Amino acid sequence: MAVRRGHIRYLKVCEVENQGNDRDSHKSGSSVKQEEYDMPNGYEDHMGDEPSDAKTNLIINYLPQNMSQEELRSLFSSIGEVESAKLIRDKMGGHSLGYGFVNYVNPNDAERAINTLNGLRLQSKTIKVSYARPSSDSIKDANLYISGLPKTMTQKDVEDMFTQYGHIINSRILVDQASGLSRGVAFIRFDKRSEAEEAIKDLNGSKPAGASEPITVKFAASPNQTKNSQLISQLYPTQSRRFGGPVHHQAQRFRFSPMSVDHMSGASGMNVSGSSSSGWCIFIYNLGQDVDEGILWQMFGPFGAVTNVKVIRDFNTNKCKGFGFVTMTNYEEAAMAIASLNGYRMGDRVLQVSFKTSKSHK
DNA sequence: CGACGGGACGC
DNA sequence: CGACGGGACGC
Repeated sequence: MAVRRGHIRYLKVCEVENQGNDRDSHKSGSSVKQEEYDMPNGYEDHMGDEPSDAKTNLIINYLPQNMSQEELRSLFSSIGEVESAKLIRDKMGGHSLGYGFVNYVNPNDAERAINTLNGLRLQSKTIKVSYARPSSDSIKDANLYISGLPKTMTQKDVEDMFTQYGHIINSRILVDQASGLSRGVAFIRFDKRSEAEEAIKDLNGSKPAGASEPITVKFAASPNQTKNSQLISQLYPTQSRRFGGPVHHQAQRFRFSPMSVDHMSGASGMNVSGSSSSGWCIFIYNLGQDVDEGILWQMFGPFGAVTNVKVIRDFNTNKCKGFGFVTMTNYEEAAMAIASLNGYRMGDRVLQVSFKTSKSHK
């Protein structure tokens, strides 16, 4: 068992200082430190109808990647009897998402677990232990992505801007790795999706005090459609071959396309079409609203070097608008992908795949 | 630095 | 029928 009882000795040793300011500390959700352990919003008020686990169920964040559910249970069992322990894993790959739930039998043990295990260092991580909010659809998809922020704005500045719209669970400002300076991008997770929606309505396109450019406020992409997990899905392909590979005989699926094959193998006459210095851009049309980048990787990866994929999404819903782009390095491979995938049936849709045209004009 | 929402009580 | 993006999505 990788998690030893001895870890408990580290309790509270590593409480994290939150960027040097302690004022209003209960609102700074991003750091691991959590100084108030009262119940989540609204709980105190109607103890009669809350779920029975309101005072026993904990959410544990920032768990080490390799920690198993059994280790999670074991660690928290050192406090008291655990009714259940659940490590949340990726749906497809099954790897840990770095958080989980521990439900105690006894509320006193849950409170003690927060007091003693929150801030515990495990390997390179500092775990966060807090009461789990009651499970509900209304708390899902409440994470916002904010860009265009003045680089001078601190985490607290950003929280101050958003706090009037609801209860902020967590926030973060992205910083440049080298310089440590803000990239002008932040995430804010609200308690309720409706709160996030209000913030979008009010703040998207607005200018922070003293700023010259408006900010963008939108729902954050779900983690499985981020660049990072795209790479992971490339490294650990889950269900590729769904689309067949670059087999040699695929005439049966070939559709004639005015821009495919032959006579234009060099990039010479192709300035206006899909070519660019970085490869060949392919336009895919008639995608379903739930497709994500991973699907495009799976579709085009078998045909050769893919350097970029992009699903175009609606600003508000984050649903695919029906089309996307894929950039491939080599013309021959791109042409083969187009020849093979144009007319491909995906569910009840027939995809149209071609080199990207130039800007205007259909 | 570090992915905050599973699963199931169903009918 | 529809139809060609575009800072930055986690230091």
